Amino acid sequence: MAESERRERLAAVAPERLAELDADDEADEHVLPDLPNAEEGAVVMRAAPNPNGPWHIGHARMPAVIGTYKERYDGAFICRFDDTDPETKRPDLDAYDAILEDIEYLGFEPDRVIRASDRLETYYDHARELIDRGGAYTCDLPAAEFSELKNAGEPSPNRNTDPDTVREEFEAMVDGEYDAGGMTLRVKTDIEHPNPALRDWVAFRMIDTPHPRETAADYRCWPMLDFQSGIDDHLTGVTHIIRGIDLQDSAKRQRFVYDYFDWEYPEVLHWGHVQLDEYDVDLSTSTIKALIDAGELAGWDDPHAPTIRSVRRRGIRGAALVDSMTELGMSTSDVDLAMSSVYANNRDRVDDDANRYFLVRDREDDPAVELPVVDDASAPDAGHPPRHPDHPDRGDRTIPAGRVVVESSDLPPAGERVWLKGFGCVRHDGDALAFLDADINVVREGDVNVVHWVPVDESLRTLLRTVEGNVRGYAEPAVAAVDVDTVVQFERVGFVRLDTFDAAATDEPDGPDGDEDLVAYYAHP
RNA sequence: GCUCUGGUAGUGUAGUCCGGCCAAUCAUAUUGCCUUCUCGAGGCAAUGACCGGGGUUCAAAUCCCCGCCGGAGCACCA
Repeated sequence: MAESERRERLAAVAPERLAELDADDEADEHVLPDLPNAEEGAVVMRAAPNPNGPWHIGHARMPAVIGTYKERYDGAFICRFDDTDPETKRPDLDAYDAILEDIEYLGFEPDRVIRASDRLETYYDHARELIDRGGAYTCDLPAAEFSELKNAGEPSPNRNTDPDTVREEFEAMVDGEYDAGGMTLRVKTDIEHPNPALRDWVAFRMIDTPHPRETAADYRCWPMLDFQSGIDDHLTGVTHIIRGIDLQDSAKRQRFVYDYFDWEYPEVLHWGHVQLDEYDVDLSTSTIKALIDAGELAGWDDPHAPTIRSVRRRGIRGAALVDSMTELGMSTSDVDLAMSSVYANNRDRVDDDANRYFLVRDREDDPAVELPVVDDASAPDAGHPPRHPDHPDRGDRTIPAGRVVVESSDLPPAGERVWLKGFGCVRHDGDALAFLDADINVVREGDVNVVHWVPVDESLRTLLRTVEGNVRGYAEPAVAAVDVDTVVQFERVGFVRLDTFDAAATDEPDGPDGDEDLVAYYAHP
C-alpha cells in the first residue's frame, strides 16, 4: 500500500490516530531538543561575543541554535557584545560590525544589539546596591595572595570591612583612583565552598589601558564577565542561556549575586567545544589573526582560513552552515564537525540553481593538453551540453570545437576513444582527436569515458582557489557571461563561486598574477 | 589536589527521565551498482555503534555498583 493510500485509509478509520502521527512527524523534524520551561512567545536568548575579530566557523553555532529556537518559540535574539576587557581581550573596533555581518549571512537578525561598554553606569549602580545588601567588599590583596588564602579556605582580611568604607573605596575605584591591580570588588560568596572556583570571586577590577571605543575610553573600573553578564541577562530578560562548558561554573557564581538581589536565575544549557576536520588551522580568532599578520593567510576570507567569511566567499550558504550546526545538537561533550556535512547540506541547497560548465585544470601532476579535433567534414563545429541536466528549459551552452584542451588523465591511450561531453566521440590519434560519428551507445557499452573539455580559443584563464591551494585551468567561454557571485558547477570538478573576472595581481605566492580572466573559489564536490 | 561534567557506527545524532515494540533512528562517510553524455554530481543498495566488568530483572543502551577513558573550572580573560 502506498503512503498516500495508507493515509486515506487511516483517515477514514481513525482520524485521531492520523493527527497523532502527524504530530510525531513534526516532532521528528525538530533537530534540537525542546528548551526546558520554554513558553511560546516568551523565550529570550542572547549571543554574547567578545568582539575581537570576525567569526570562525565554530561561532556559527550560537546564532544557528538561538535563531532556530527563536523561530520555534517566537522568541527574541539579543546580540550582546561583552567587551569589558580593554587590555588582554582588547576589542577590535571593526569586529562589532564584522560579527553582525556574519550573523546576517547566517540568515538571522538580532532583535536587539547592545554593548557592555555602553553600560558601565548600570553595572556600577548594581555594585552599589550589592554593597548595600552586604554582598560585596573591596579587597586590595594581590591576586596571588588571595588565591593562596582562597585555596586554603581562608577569608581575605578585607572581608569584613565596614560597609561605609567599602562604599567609599568602590567610589574611588569608579573614579579611577587606583592603578591596575590596586583594588578589586569581590562578591561575598562562601569562602569555604567545596568548589574553590566559587569562593569570593572578583566582580570589578582596575585597568589602566583605555577602552578602544571612544565613549568608554575614560572608564578605569571594569566589571568581570560573571558580574556584567549576570546583571545584563537579568536586565534584558534573558530566559535561556546557552554557553560553553568552559563557563559551567558561571551560573553557580552568578547565583550568589542573584540571591542577593532576589532574582530568579534563567535556565542554562552548556555545550562542548566544536572541532573541525579538513582544516589545519585552529578554530581560534587569535591564531587566525596571527596567521594573517604573518602573511600565511591572505585575509579572513582566505580559503584556508576556518572562518565564516571564508566559507561565504567559497559560495557556501549560511543556511547550510546553520543546518550542520543544529545537527550537532546540544551535547555537553566536545564534538567534531565534519566539513563534509556542511558540504552535503550546501549541495542540497545549491545543486538545483547551479548551472553546469566545464573547467579543464592544468596541474603539475596532471597538465592540460592541447589537441586539434580533425574530421571528415561530418563533425559539428561546436558542442552543446545543457546548462543543467534537470532543467532542459535553461537551454544549452555553445562550446566551439577546433583545437581543444583536456586534462591529461582524461586523454585515452593512442588509438582509444573518448567522448567529449556535449560534443561527440573522438579517437586519440597521437597528435589529434579524430571525430567519429558514433552513437552515444558506445558510452553505454562501457568502454568510452565521458570527459569535459574546453576550446583553446576564447576559454577563460582561470585561477581556482581551494582549501588545498590554488589550481589553474581554463573555463569554457560561456562562463564569461555569468555574473560574479554566482555558484556554478564545474562538471567533474565541483561547485564553485565565481569571484571576479578582472583580478589584480597580488604578491601572494602562486596567487593571482593579473593575467587571469577569472578567479573562482572552490566550495566542494 | 578540590569541584563540575560526559562516554551510542569513521563523524554527528535519536532512543536513556518512565526497562520490553531497540539485533538500535536519521544524516554524513566509505564501498558497490545504475544513468541515450558529470565514474568527484544525481539515483539505488550495502557496510558500520550501545566504554569495560559485575548486579537487579522473565527482560537492560536504558536502573544500581565498581572500574576505565575523556572534557571543563579553581584568572584582577572572555
